Amino acid sequence: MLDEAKLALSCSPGQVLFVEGDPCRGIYCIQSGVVALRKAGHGETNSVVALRHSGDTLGYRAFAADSPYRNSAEATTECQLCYVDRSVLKGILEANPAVANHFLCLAASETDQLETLVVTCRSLPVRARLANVLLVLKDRYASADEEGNLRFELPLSRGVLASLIGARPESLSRAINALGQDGVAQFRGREVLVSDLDDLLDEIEGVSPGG
Amino acid sequence: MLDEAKLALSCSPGQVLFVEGDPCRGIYCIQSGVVALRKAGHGETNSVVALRHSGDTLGYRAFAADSPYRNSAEATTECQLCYVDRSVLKGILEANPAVANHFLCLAASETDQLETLVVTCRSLPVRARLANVLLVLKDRYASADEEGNLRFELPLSRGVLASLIGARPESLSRAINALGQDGVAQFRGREVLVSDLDDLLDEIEGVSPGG
DNA sequence: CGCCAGGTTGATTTCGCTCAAGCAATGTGG
DNA sequence: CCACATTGCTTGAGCGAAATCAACCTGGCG
Repeated sequence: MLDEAKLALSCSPGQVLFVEGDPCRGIYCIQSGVVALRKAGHGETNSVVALRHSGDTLGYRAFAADSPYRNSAEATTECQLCYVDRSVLKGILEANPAVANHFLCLAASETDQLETLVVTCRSLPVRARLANVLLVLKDRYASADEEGNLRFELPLSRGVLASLIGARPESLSRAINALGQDGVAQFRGREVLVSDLDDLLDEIEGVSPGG
Repeated sequence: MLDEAKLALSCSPGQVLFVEGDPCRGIYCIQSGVVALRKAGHGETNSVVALRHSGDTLGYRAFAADSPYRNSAEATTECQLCYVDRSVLKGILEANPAVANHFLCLAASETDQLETLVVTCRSLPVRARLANVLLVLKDRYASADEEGNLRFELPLSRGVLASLIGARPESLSRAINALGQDGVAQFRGREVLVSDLDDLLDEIEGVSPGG
């Protein structure tokens, strides 16, 4: 049923899947690539509130609440997606209540991520937030090279990364320098080299109030 | 069924209902009073990430995901609650799938609130965040007095309020002074007087980048 | 009466933002 | 194929909002 209904589509970096406030036409599943979820702040501000990766589902929240999209989705890399229309999904849900439960679990973990985002944003300086995001992205986008270093291939532009950690691009740039100078992480373009994972952890734990 | 299973309980300000990391024994519904949800940051840090009010349900997220509580719940006022045990709730959910859907909607709106929190925290200064929280609390905790002023009775201590808007108590105190001096809002203890609602809106819209 | 927690005030510091310029990579038109 | 514009990123200087540190006030309570 799902196989018949789904619609494959691909999009390129920068492309916008849907915009905050749009009526929810359906949901998207990411086959490959990365999507940034943005939300408008006051005025012109527009902030990345989360990343979605291969295997994730987009827009189910708006679908479930029968509301417009609550944030905008923008591909940060080449993406392969599949789209399931609202009407089709409704049928699927009725036929299979377990899916609703799955959505509930997704929502729970999403909420969790956001709470964590709030708390890290409040309790850590930019530099430590940068270290933190590396730790978060480690499992998906880093692997050990020949010399045992951790080698990242970040699926993000500087601008998106900055917004994700809640900083200006300039501040991010300086934080990158700082981590580089202290030998914690070497950035070159979207590549990052970390020789000791513990250094990243120390960045986070070693902040003034206790540890 | 629910009526038989639920367990009434009351608690006083400062009392902790459950702690982050505790296994989820059941869920709580707030009959009256206010509960602050806290989450640990790095080190000693402990930040309020949301308020829950009369009518809200606590802990359903941990229940649904079958995980430990993801944040701590602390009463900020006298509270009347009712408690539904995990095992009982399971039965209720099986008998009544619509409840799961209700939970899903709750989770969706909770996520929404958190995204908003992130974005306001990033795009507004303390003073504007304070104005903003008043707007949010307006419907529940303010009413018009004889002279047409908006009169708040905040259900929060200064400390909790500060943490909620992501600021130190000292900074909150100064922001309160500032709003008072500019005639936007008069704070006296937990009472707040706002003569013109638009002034609060201006605090938020009137921030530098455009508006 | 002294103690203590919560709140306010003041002085100082600092982190990150703003503004502005420079630079490298990419793309476009002549 | 090269001058030029454009875009994304980095660097520097200066500023400002909020954190920190520390003292002090106030009200509640033993």
